[in-house]
Amino acid sequence: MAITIKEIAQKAGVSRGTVDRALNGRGGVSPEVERRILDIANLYGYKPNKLAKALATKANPSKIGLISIENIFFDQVIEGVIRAEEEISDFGVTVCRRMIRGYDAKSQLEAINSMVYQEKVDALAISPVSDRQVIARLAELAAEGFPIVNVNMDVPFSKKLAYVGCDYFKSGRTAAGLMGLITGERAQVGIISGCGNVMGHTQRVEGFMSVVKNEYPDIQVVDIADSYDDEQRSYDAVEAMLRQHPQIDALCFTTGGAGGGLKAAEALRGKRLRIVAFDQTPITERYLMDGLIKAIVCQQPNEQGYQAIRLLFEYLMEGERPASQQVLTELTIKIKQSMESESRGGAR
Amino acid sequence: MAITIKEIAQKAGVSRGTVDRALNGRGGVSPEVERRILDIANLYGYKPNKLAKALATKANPSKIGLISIENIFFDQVIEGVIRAEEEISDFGVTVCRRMIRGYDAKSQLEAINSMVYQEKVDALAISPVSDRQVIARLAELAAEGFPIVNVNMDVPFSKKLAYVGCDYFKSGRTAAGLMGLITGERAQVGIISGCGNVMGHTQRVEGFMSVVKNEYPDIQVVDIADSYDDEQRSYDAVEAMLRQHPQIDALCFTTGGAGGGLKAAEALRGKRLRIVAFDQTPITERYLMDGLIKAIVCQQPNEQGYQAIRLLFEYLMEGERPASQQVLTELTIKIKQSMESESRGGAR
DNA sequence: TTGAAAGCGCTAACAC
DNA sequence: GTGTTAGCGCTTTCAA
Repeated sequence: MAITIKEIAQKAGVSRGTVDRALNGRGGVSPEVERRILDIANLYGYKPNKLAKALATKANPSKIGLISIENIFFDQVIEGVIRAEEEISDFGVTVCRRMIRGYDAKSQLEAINSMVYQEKVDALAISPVSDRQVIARLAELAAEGFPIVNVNMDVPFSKKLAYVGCDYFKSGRTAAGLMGLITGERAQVGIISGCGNVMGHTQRVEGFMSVVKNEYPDIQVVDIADSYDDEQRSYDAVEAMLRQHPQIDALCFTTGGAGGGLKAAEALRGKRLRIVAFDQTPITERYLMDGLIKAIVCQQPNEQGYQAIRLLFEYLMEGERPASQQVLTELTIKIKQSMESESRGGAR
Repeated sequence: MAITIKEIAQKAGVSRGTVDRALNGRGGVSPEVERRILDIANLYGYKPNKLAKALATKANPSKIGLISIENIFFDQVIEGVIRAEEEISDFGVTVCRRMIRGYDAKSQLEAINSMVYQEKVDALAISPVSDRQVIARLAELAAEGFPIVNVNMDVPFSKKLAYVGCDYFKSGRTAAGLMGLITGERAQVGIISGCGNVMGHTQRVEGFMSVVKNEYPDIQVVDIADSYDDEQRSYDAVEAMLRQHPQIDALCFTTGGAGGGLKAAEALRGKRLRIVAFDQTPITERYLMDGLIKAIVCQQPNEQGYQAIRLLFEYLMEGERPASQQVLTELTIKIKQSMESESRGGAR
């Protein structure tokens, strides 16, 4: 059993109230006494009891804000957030969610301010776009000590609590590795990229190229097109690419939202193309089961949402910053058979 | 805010103690008063506060027993167990762990009894071998209402709380799917199976065969050998197999512990063989990075350990049985690039 | 600057 | 049968 405030108070020869003040930096404790208390707490590895704390602070419970993007991929992030919500609701901590349509900086700025000033949240989880003003605002808040976690999308500012998401560069490398495996390391590849102002998509392409360049002399990346995460534009991009480069026999889609592009690929070439894609969405899932896509490199959006909220919760409850500012979720690869849902059952 | 015991007591004109007795069916309450209390509780939708409950019962805390196998794979299960332990320690619940060398029924029986009678645990998580006596003992305990969760390995008895582990049949199917992808659906395959009395390994082989049979007319499974999860025997098995069937150009190892077999494969044929294996262990990891193994089908041992303990914890705290008796962890595929640890970093 | 004490919601031991 | 009371570990208010 861990040491309690009461025990520390005894050992230090002071009252519980004083220990509480010292431990939580509420001020009003003489430096000398504070030192003594902190030393004892440290020595015995004091960890506050979350339960007791939650019970005691039930009067003014904490609130976490979440600002995310409105689309099928982020729905999975939200699922994880909700899972975390259920776990922490017992502690009186609530989550206020806000979904934003598209990757719009203005709306994000508005949402941030609304969260802070209207909803008066105590912490923020956000999937920020790479926008100068958004970054500046987040940096400012973080500098004031406001806890912020970036989920799934990352932007640079030093005082953030953490980034929870995947390693996009590595996911690009993984896609290239898969491409090597399924093509016998010989292919003419076309890449269909996602949205320009989403940093992750760019990094995926870079990761992909790094492997092709260094490890697969017989794989050429013939063309790279941008789909702008739009149905029609991705259809057109793929159609144009395949017409212009008839030698292309493999495709890599760096975004899970390019249903149009996949449709074009199927229409023009059918299953002769070897296709690798990213992210499990209803679209990629369908084409994987269908056999058009051979493999998908997935992040774990559900886990990301869950971890982001948990991290903020731990911070609010115990004041503990995560061990690393980069909390990377594992990459997982899916193929048809690993996606199938039916089980033959095991022991009863 | 939900209604509390105190408030119910006021409304019913009785003491908190009486309400507690009535609500928890501890007896010693007159039927008439009990009715009144229950009605009020119902009317106002009383829900007990978990935190307060846990705090109050901290005096006689619960204890969960864990019986697992002593090897590198199960170390990962233990990691997850420890993660869960940390989370539930606030609730005063502890975990008593016991690792057993090998798949020995006798030792498992002893451990079970020791846990129940000496350690007096309130619940048990176990990775049971497929042994008649072990199953009988577990079934007996479960029938008495003792909560039992099977972790990673499953055996049949009806009253278990749950099995937490992967779908072995499906993992076999996934390995076959991978084999199809990396061989262009044309190969002569040898299978090196694991331990006979581990049900999962058998199911993996069956899953593998089911895909080959139905989907890959040009893949033949030439031979199946047993490695008994032993270094030397697996070396010998592979050596014999490759000598006897020179046409074999692909291998599937259904166990992550067969380092000897992999060594033999490398010695005799080098990287010309296309190899698929199961489970991330230091051995499979090394050979994957090395290029001998092309892909690994992983379960999530860490998650399995975590979930098993969480499930028992929830049951002990709230009396809630899991929604399904089969809690299946997702399969993940690893290739060289997705295993690499270095990141090029993203936003700071 | 420090201490004392009253709760948060629940359980359990003991008294009536 | 039922009421009373003392905690569980922490926060917070009010005195000193």
